Amino acid sequence: MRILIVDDEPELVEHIRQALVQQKYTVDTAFDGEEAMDRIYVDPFDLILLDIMLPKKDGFGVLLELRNEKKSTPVLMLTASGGTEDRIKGLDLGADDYLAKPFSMEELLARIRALLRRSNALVSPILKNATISLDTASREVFQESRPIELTPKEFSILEFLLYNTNRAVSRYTMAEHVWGDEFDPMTMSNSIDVHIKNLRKKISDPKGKLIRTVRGVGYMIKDDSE
Amino acid sequence: MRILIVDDEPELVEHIRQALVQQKYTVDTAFDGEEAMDRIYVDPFDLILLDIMLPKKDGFGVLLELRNEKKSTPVLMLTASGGTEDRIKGLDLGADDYLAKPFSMEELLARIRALLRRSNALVSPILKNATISLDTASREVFQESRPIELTPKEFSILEFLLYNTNRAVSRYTMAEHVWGDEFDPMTMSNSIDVHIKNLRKKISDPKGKLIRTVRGVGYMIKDDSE
DNA sequence: CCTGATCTTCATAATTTCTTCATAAAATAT
DNA sequence: ATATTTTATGAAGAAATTATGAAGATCAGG
Repeated sequence: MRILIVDDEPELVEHIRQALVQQKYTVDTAFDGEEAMDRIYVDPFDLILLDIMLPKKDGFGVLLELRNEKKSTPVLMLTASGGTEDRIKGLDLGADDYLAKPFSMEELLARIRALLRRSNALVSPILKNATISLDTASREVFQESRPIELTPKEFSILEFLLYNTNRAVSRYTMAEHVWGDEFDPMTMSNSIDVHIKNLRKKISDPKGKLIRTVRGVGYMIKDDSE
Repeated sequence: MRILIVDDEPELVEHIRQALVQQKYTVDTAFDGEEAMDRIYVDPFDLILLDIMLPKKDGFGVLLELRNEKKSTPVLMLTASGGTEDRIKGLDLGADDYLAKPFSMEELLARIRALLRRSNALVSPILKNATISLDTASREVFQESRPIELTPKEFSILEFLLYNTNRAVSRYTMAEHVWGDEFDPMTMSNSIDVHIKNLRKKISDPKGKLIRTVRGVGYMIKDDSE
């Protein structure tokens, strides 16, 4: 799950980022409205935290442009307290929820969960396949009753593949969602392939029956394992 | 949407029933494992809420029998809190998610929505012809339900031809779309023809009835296979 | 600042796919 | 009918893609 934080207060941003990273979200940040739009055009996000008062282009402007582009990414607006008008204006422009500063991190996390749930994101923590079940909440993976120990990257990759069951997922898309920010299509060598190799080893899938190779594209997990 | 609640606590069942009915789901109930199985054999459900501890036959038993019957109805297990083992056992037996008691109705509804959404398997564009269907998401091709293994180029060519059903497609146009960048009209020899030949072989189309040759132009797939 | 775990890079192997080319077959024109 | 053009085909070498082991880099926790 990839979240974009748009706010011009570095401390707050850092604070939020830490909390989100701890929850295993992939986090990107932007300090002003223009930077935010740049980000949004380039990368796919599952949720956007948007401050109203921003340099260059304010939150309303961002929201307006976003919705004009027909992007339906859920947006949670952050604003200085008071301002009922701001709130209404934001919701009118297509924000999905509103949170007044200062807010507790717990409150923020709850809202985020709610929004992600409401959108087509994962609600239910269990992703399954014939032989594997993956609990996104506890970050546990089981294969026929045996717990499988995965590293963070391996887990995220498996999660993404399971989430996209029956769809061939390109390495590029995978990287975007798993690596987020620090993913540079040019720089990255065959790291994904190596993780896939290690995953296959851990779940004893030597011939790639579970995690299939889709030549010319990437990888895929199918509903039926054979 | 028809949901079966299997639980032996009348109050809880009633509580859930009301919430579900309010959401416009059709609800049936069963108080023990045997009654549950009777119900399942007779009627089709879209989802089953299954308590683990039940009279006569427990939730695991129901689950086991259900899956042995090859029924893939999504099952949301309800468990007494704690019990990691129960949880794992349930998931192994084919439950799709679990929820520990006590739970909030909101949480339950969210999980139900998620499971129903997931079971309705996201539809992706499928290109079809009388005998061939091509799934662009999984990049699979079937001919009368037989899977056909295609290489990337073959897949792209077939995809393009199907996409342009009833139109004759020139080799040049095909090349532009399938090869994209690295397409150089000068350099390329009869590579396309060779791929077509191989395609015809794989889909057993020796006389080019499916993939027709349009002399002087290129190739074409027609709606009707005759 | 170490230490162990994790991640990335790199070189090379294994595999699959693509293109080329020579020739045959078929369709069309003369 | 024969020549000419276009398409079909088999096979082989070239090219591209993926798999893998191991070494080095990076990160997190003590």
